[in-house]
Parts: sequence; C-alpha cells; structure tokens
Amino acid sequence: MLKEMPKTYDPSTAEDRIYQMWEKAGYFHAAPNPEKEPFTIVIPPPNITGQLHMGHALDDTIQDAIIRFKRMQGYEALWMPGTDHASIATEVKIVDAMAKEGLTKKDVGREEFLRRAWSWREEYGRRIVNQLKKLGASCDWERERFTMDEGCSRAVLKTFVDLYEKGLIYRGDRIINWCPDCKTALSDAEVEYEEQDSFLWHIRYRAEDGGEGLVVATTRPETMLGDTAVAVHPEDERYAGLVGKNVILPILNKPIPVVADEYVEREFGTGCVKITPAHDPNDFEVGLRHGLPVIRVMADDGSMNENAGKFAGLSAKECRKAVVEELERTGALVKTEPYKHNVGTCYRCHSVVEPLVSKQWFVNARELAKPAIECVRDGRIKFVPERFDKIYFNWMENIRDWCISRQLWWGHRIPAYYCEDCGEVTVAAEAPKACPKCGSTHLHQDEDVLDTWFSSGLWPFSTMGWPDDTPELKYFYPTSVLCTGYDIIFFWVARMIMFGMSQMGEVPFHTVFIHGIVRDEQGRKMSKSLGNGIDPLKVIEKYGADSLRFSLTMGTSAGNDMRFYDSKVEACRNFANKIWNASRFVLMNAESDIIPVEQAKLDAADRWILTRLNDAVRAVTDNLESYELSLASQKIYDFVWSEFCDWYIELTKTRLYGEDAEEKKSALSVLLYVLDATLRLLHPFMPFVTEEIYSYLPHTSGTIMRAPWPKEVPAFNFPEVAQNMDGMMELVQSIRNVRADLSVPPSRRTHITIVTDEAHRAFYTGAGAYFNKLAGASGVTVQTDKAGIAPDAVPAVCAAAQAYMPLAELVDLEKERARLEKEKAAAEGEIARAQAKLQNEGFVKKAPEKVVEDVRGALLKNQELLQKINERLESLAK
RNA sequence: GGGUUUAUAGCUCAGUUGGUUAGAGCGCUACGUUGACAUCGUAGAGGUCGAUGGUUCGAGUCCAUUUAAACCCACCA
Repeated sequence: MLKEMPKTYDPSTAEDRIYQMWEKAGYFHAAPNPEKEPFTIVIPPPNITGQLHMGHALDDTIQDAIIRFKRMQGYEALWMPGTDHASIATEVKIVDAMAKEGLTKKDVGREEFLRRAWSWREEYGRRIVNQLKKLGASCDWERERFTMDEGCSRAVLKTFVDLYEKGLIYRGDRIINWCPDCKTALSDAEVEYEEQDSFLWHIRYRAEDGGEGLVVATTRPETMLGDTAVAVHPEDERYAGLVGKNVILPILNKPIPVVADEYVEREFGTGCVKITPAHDPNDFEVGLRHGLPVIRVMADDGSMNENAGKFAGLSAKECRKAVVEELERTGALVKTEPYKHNVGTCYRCHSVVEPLVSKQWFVNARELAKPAIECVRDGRIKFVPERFDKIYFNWMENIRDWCISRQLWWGHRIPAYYCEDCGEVTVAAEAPKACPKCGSTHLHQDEDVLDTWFSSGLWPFSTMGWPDDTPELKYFYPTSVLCTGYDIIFFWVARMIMFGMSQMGEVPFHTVFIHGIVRDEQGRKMSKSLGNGIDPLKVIEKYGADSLRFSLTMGTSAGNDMRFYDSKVEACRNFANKIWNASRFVLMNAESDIIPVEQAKLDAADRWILTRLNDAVRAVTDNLESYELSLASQKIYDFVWSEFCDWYIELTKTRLYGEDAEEKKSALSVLLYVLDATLRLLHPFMPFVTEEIYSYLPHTSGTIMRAPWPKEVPAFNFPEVAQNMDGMMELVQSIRNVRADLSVPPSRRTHITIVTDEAHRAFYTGAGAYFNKLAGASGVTVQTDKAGIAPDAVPAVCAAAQAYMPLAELVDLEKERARLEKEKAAAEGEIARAQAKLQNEGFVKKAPEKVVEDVRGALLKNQELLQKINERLESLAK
C-alpha cells in the first residue's frame, strides 16, 4: 500500500523541508569530475544592500532551470553562488543608517566604519542567501563566495598590479563625473541622464579693446568663473576678427582668448562657446588642444571654491543665482530663454553629477576592449538573443577610459603606495617596506577604493580560485552560460569579458543569456520611490515558489520586459495543483503490483500518449538546449493539462475501473511511466512539487534532482495510432458539441452508431468504450453503411467517421439548421481555399511535396465533411 | 543625432528556421457536484496579426516605407 497523497498540495510546508533535504544530501554540490562534462553558471552576485526582488527572482529562476536541466542530463553542473560587496550602494546605506544615530563617517573613522560594514555584510549577505533558497536555487553553497573575501581580493590585487605593469592602468588628472552627494568619482557608466527644464543664458563677453565682443550661450553660468577661453568655429566669418584676441570675462573682468575650434557648431545658440576646461569634458579637450589653463571653481562637496572669488562657499545652485543676478545688473545678460537639456545624475543617489577635473585612477579600456570585441565578433561568445551583440559592440567600440577609483571606504583599497619623501608611486600586491627609489620608509597607501564592478568583473574566475591554479579553474572555466538582465551588460558583462580575455586569455563564458526586467501590472518599472515593488517572498508565501517560478518563465520572450500579474501566478498555482491531482489519481489506483511499461499490453490510448510523450520530450529538450524556456514550459503545460489530464487519464478510467486485471495493470503502468517522465520534464521549472510527488511514486528512489533527463523512446512512436486517436477525439468533441447544442443533460445517455470506412472499422470497434466514457454513449455500434439507422437520428460528423444518436425529439429544427449552415460555410471555405491552392501551378510545382499532400488531404476531408452536412440538411428539410 | 524593441482576442502575452482552419492564461456566455482536481470539467463567443507597398506558389513571420509607444547610446555649450 502506497502512502496516500493529501488532497491539495501545500507548498508552504513542503518547500523548506524539501530544500533542506536536498542541501543536506549534497545534491547541489559539484566538483571536478573527469567522467563528466562540466556545465557551469556563475550567479550574478546579488548586492548585500538589500533583499531579493523580482529581478533576482527572474534571473535566478532561469539559471536554476538551466542548471537543473543540465544536471539531469548528466553534466557535472555547477552553479557558483555568492554576493557582491556593492561598494558605493552599500556605503550609502551604511552612511544612512549611521545618520540615524547622528553619526558621520568622519565621526567614526575608517576602521570603525569598516567594522560596521562587515557586520552589515554578515547580516544582509545571509539574508539574501536564505531568500535564494526560498526560491529553490540549487546553488553549490559549499562554494559560496563574496567579492571581498580573501581569494577575490587577491584576484583584484593581482589584476590591478598586472594591468598597471602593462601600462593599462594609470593615474592622472582627467575629467570625471563627481557625485557631490556620495562625494566620489563615478565612471561614465554610472551616470544616468535625465531631461530637465532649464534656461539658456546668453551672456555678452566684451572685447578687450572695448568692442562689442561676442555673446555666449550657456546652461551653466556658474562655471563661467572657471572660463579660460571662448571658442568659435574656424570658418565662422562673424567672429573671424576676434580669433586670437581677448575678450573680457564678466564679473571677474579677466581677459581670456578667443580660440577657433571645430568642435563648435555654428548653428547652435550664438556660435560662441565659453570654454571651462575644468568642468566640461568637451571643454577639457578643447583646452588640451589650445593649451588653456584649467581652473577648478568647485570643491568636492559641490560648493564653490576659492577660485570662485566672492562666490566661494556658495553651493552651485546659489552661485548660479548670484552670478545671473550680477550679470543682469551689469547688463552682460543679453537674454534668458527656456531650454530643456539632459543632466547627468548619480545612479545610486540621483543627485546631479558635476563633471570636474580630478586626479583619479583609470583603466585603458580601449586597449582591453579589442580582444573583448573580437571574441564576440568571431562567435566565441554568443548573445541570446543575438541582437544584444549590437548594443555590446556599440558600447565597446566607443568606450572611453574607465575611472576606477572611488573616494569611498567600503571596497578594495587601491594597492598604490606613495613615498612621502620622494613622491614615488609604488603599485604592488603587498605593501612595500621602503620606497624602492629613495629607500624612505615613509609610505602611505592610496586612500581610495576600487569601483565595485572591478571585482565583479573578475567573478567567473576569481570564484574558481584564480590567481591560484586550482582544479576548479581548470575544470569549470570557461563557464558555460552567463545569465543577466540587459541593464547590466555594460556594467558587468562587458567588464567580465575584458578581464577574462586579459587575465585568463580566454572567454569567461560561451553564451550570454539576456532577459528583460519585471515590471508592475501597469508596465511601470518597479521602484522604491513608486512603492510598486512586489516582494517575491510574499508571492512565494501565498502561492509557492514553483508557481512564482513558472509564472516568470511561461509566456515570456527572451530579452523583453514582462509584467507581473498576480492572476498569472494563480494560474501557475492551479497548474501545480493540476499535476498534483493527476498524480494523486494515478497513485490512488496503484494498489496492485506494478509491471514495467515494456510488459504492458498497450492499447490505442497508451500508444497515443506514449507517442505524444516522445513529442514532448523532444520539444522540451530542444527548447531548453536553445534557452527557449518559455516554449519549453508552455509545451509541458499543454502536455500535462490538455493531453495527459484531459484525455489520457479519462481514457484509462474504463480500464482502471474494469474487471480485467491485465488491462488495469497495463494502464497503470503507462500512467506511472508517463507521469514519471513528465515530472522530470517539469522539474527544472517546478522543483518542489515535482520532488514531492516523486517521493510518492512507487518505483522511484532518491531524488528527482538527480534522476536522468527523459529521452525519446523510438519503440514508443505510433504515428498511425496517434492519427486514429486524433480522429476519435475529433468525433467525441463533435458529439459533445451536438449534445450541448441540443441541451442534452449529461445523465441522458444514448446509443451511438458510428459509420466509418473499412479501414477504420477495427479501430472504432476497439474504441467503443471511449465513447461510453467521454461522449455520453450507452453503447456503440460500428458499421460501414447506414443500414438500420433511423432517418431522423442526429449525426455528429467529422471527416473520419460519423456518429448517429436517436435524439430526434430534442432537435430544434431552426437551431440545428443554423448550426449546420455555419459548419457548411466553414467547410466550403476550406474547400475553396484548398482548391485555389491546388489550381495554382506555382504552388503544386514549387511547394514541398508534403505541403501539397496536406492540402490535398484537407480538401478530401472537407469534401467528405461537406457531403455529410448536406445530407443532414436535406433530411432536415423533409 | 545614432541604435534597439514593441504593436496579434476585452486584458496580459506566446507564436524557433515563411507552409493546412493564428494559440494560451485571465475575463465573458451556457451547462455541469460523471468515483484526481470547483485551484475543476464540457461546449461556446471573441482576432482583416498597427498601416501601406513589395518579395514569394504561399507572409503574423522576410524586405521597404510609415504611424504610435517604450528603451539604450551619444550630449550642441
């Protein structure tokens, strides 16, 4: 006697229990194994700043489905987990938390700050791991890593030193993006642009000789205090006379030169551009070309510095106001017009960033980009969907040097040491004891830390033990697929490829699977400020992790955004319930001893479902191999619901409830066989419920996680039987349709006479019981002519056969005629369509034979159907 | 300025290489407690696949133009 399954599946009690079982048994663990092919995924390490959100749920569901699939296929499948220290994001959080205690970074100092950061990491790092477990993520937790752990830190140091020694990392004064709020430099990728309403101020700069001079247009009048020139286009005749002369910078009353530079657009504004090399990237370039001085007028906190003269100490905003007022008073302000323009904002705190010149560390990205472009170009790395390679190329080919130093404390401290005596800079993995140049022992380390993406860029190999030469690195690297959202292609994917190529000389992964972002019901991005975020854990609590996972994979297309709907999760929950109950049905009947499917006496229905199962196995496998998770999940859903449950289970009932023990055993054996295979197909998507059901199956042992992936069985392909079954189902549906039209109550059963040709006679004779079960028949007679059928018997027609039922007294003549006319019109339409095609010479000549044959078949079928309908219409007319 | 995506049933979306009558979920209508499931079953209504033109024997699918929306990159001050 088997264990009895509860009537409904309760994910809330089962999931944690199952997950613990998996973890305890070590099923997630992977290790170098020469007997097997490796398959590797490294997780995009979640930030330790917060908690699991829908984006993670999607990302990690996809990865888990893939890794479970590959594991079952027999690969040594490693899903490498870990978390990201998220330098700036975490630091912002900790600073906020300290602010609530009334403390600042300065108050506590570096050491205490880092102590707090590490305890933050302990707490939130653990939290996010637990949340991943709730989702069912089959990560190899024994290998969990952290971007700031000892090994990853060594990888960072080595990479930094290597690149420095190759001249690919350098320190210099460059225009960078400065966040006055986070008080740190940012890379270009970390700046988000948003359109803002502002003004274009037109300001007159008089000529030094007292002439009219020229008028410049600017959106940032406060930066004029740092102007060191005005530029015009070299071929602009309007200002040709001024080039080489000086104009007077208002307010400061300082002469600055007019230079000619092609960067200026003659059509824009007045055709004159004020040049502020210290506070604008383009101006900086112009300044370099013309040897202009660089005057910074803004301090690191965004306030004006001593170079701003009387405006020193004001914030940029206050300064702007004051400058405009003064320009107005002195008559230098010519006009003010409303203007929309893009301003850069910090991707973490969304304050407006200030471009300014600062001494920072940079990576020569252009050089690193070359091999990184090449390996995508030649197909060593493939993007799925393919179109994302365009975005990648576009960015990589126009890449600018990457500012990697951050004026933060939480992160990898830059391994550069400065000699206080001779100024020598030493870059080394370990702090030098003395200056290699002058021997001084007065050295201090650079105060800054590295961009968080520097360490995550090393993730695919730092987690495998690099820079050590470990067995893991040899076996699992390059990894197989990297899965992430399109929003971090630049931040992360691009950097991993650059570092992989430069440090390993090898791609970090072969495939990049890109997905979209999860939006709310109205299609809005989920965000804290909108308060429209949906907590995956709440969804899991309500519907179970399987339902959430399935809802995130079904009905989506790779690379595109999706909306999150509660009702969709509910539908998936219903699906989990469906397969639960189907299993319950099978097991309720599994009392007798079970025979292997090879020994079963297969009837038509068995052969049909086995054929369909083969189709499903093939389709699902193909789809998963090519990362078409949506198609795979849809296929399983349809197979389970529409084929296995709606038809096959119903078809087995007559045998299960019948007297023939052999029939019963056979049906049960096929039921169990198909159920088992189906559960395995479903497992990557719904790991928990499949495991739970699997534990009830009589002929299985161990975990479904490690069960082999189903294979097609050639011996179970029965195409002719499947075709007959399809015809039978069509006829059953036609009968149900007629009965529904005539409002025949289900309790009213009728004798059905089936008329078919000689070829199908045996099949329908054998299928009689199906009509009793599925079509309200009380008995079935099969014949090849219409002998003995009452002239007013009601027919249900389909192409292969017709069924006649003595229900004449129920027929509403008008309704029946209308129904038949409609069917007639449909059949005629099909006939016309098919005939038109067959009369088209081009079609018959050029189309593949199979297509032409199919059309001929359809024509014949519809002609027969039409004939039957016409006969019936005629008999109605009498 | 450059690029990408989306437009298919009332709503949300699938539709892999062009090939019979374009699918699903939700919603809607009618019926139904048939010994797995009402988290269910049966039957049904509902679409000229954004528009125009083209390629082809054949186009939701390929090409061109176009309309609308979303996004990314660039940043002409």
